Amino acid sequence: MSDFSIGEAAARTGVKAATIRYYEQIGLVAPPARTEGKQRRYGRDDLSRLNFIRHARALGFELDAIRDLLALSAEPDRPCVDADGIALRRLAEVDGRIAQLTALRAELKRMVEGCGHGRVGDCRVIETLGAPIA
Amino acid sequence: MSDFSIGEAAARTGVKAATIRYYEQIGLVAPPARTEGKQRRYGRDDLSRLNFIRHARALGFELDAIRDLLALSAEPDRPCVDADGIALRRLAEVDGRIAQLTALRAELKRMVEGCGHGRVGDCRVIETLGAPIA
DNA sequence: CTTACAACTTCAAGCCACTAGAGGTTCAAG
DNA sequence: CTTGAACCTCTAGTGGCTTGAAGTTGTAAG
Repeated sequence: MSDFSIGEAAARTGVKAATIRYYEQIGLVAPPARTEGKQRRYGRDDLSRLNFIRHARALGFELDAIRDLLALSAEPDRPCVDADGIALRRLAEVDGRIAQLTALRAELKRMVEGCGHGRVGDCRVIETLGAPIA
Repeated sequence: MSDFSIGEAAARTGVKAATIRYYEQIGLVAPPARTEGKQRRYGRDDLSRLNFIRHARALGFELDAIRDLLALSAEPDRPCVDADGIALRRLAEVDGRIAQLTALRAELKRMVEGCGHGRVGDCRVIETLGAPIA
């Protein structure tokens, strides 16, 4: 009844085998059952958990935040303020990062467009980098 | 004539003393002159180089790219296609990252807004993360 | 049943770009 | 001359994995 090798688990969740072992090592996922020959065998619940982790990682949550989210998801009757808070903090981070990157983008664009494709001596790219930061 | 301790260099360039030592260790900046007591002393050229590095780091260039840019800036007569190329690649990276973060942001926002602030069992945040990735 | 070989196992080290800390030395002001 | 801030070197730690070595297990074909 649905037990998967680490390779199958990797294929089904998109989390690489080596990464799954790493998650086990740091205690983010529980050690799974083993065969007689000591190979790992995963069940459906393990796959769900890995899928949750992968999804959260894709959204940029740190492993510690994911640990908290997983703990919360195990207590369905608690108010979801905490989960909400974690997500809100992440949203704020993402907003900040986008703003920062947008500013960088503008400066990079100015640099690149100012480049007349001539000699390095006249290059706006090099020149801009050499200038003190505003 | 204008030689600075590592602390002064740090203050004037915005690169921390420990980071300057690290840059020296990995060969990104040359070992500076030393006092009799073996303390580092930096000249104006060293400060320029550090300033260049700091500016480039602020724009998100990797140290290897900065190494290349520094090498290019030392040859003013070469065509600046190479410098241009490095900057263009970085611009493309930034564009990609912004796009990715914008998509993440949308999903995070949907998650957070869908949260009725009730119990974890009904929480959109937890639920969304548990769902398979689209 | 044997063989081949892909997939598994553990453990250690490497990646990036720093940062922090321990324990000792030098510089500059008073 | 004394004080103490700033310097020195060296090692180890950060996050989130990835890679590699060297050995073991699982499984399908013959």
